[in-house]
Amino acid sequence: MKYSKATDYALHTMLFLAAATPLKPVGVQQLAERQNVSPTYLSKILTKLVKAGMIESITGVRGGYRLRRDWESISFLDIIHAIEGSASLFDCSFEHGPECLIQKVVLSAEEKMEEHLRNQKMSDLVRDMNIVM
Amino acid sequence: MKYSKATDYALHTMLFLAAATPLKPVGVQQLAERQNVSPTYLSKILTKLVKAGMIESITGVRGGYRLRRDWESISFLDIIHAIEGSASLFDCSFEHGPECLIQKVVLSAEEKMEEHLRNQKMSDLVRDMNIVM
DNA sequence: ATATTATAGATATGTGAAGTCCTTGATGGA
DNA sequence: TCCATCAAGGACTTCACATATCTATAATAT
Repeated sequence: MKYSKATDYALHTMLFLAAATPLKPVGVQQLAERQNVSPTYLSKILTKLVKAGMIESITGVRGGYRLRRDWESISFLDIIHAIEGSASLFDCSFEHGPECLIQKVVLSAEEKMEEHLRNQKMSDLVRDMNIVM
Repeated sequence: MKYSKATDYALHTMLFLAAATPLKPVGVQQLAERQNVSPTYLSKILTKLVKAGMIESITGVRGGYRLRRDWESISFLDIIHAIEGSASLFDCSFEHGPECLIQKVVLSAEEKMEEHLRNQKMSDLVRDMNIVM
């Protein structure tokens, strides 16, 4: 079980945008070079963040991606859910009574993880940052 | 990101063995039928639990699988690690300084989840159980 | 107008999960 | 001693999904 590379790219891009440029849009070309990934692919990933309302895209010359005004409240969990989806990480496939004890345990463990990811905002990280990305 | 079905099968099998039969070995045929999975496939999964030292297998007539003596200390995390491996669920693929802040956040979130899974023993569940598996 | 830039559809390619089949080897009972 | 029963394990198939790439389209600043 692993988080996808797409999530990795999304998190790093968000952190870069937050740290470097709250103002001007940054082209996908530049973002992709930094992370050694193809621009087209990164673009598909960032489009998900656009649709989730975290960043906005500006088409045309001098365009690119930019954080939205309310970016300071964006958490790790928000970004991860935008890329990976929000399905829980365990589904009991066995048919027994109304509830599965195993499922309950695993889901409550997952909730602990999500709580931590929900409390960590991108903006917290920018504050501590000396090494960029 | 999801836990595999194999993990689901392993957890349910362990719970069943713990609840039903601390004594006599149970054949994979019977275990597989309960979970609606092929015996050969389940066998491969259970072999991992054998190698991890959680259960033992008895070959030959009247054989099967049985919990080991110290089964009461086995946690959810033990079982999950035996099946999924122990690799962390996030690897930063970007080359920057000595440590990645994003990685640190995700790994500490993972640690919260693992802590919960480590504290939950199979034997705790058996105690609360009225619906079997 | 033109160069630049994001969006989106179609299309590989690779990897791992999930499952099957068959052979080997161990063991209790007749 | 032989046989029926059982787990172990290697080889293989199938399928879904992640990870891309390529191309066409649409928007926009200069």
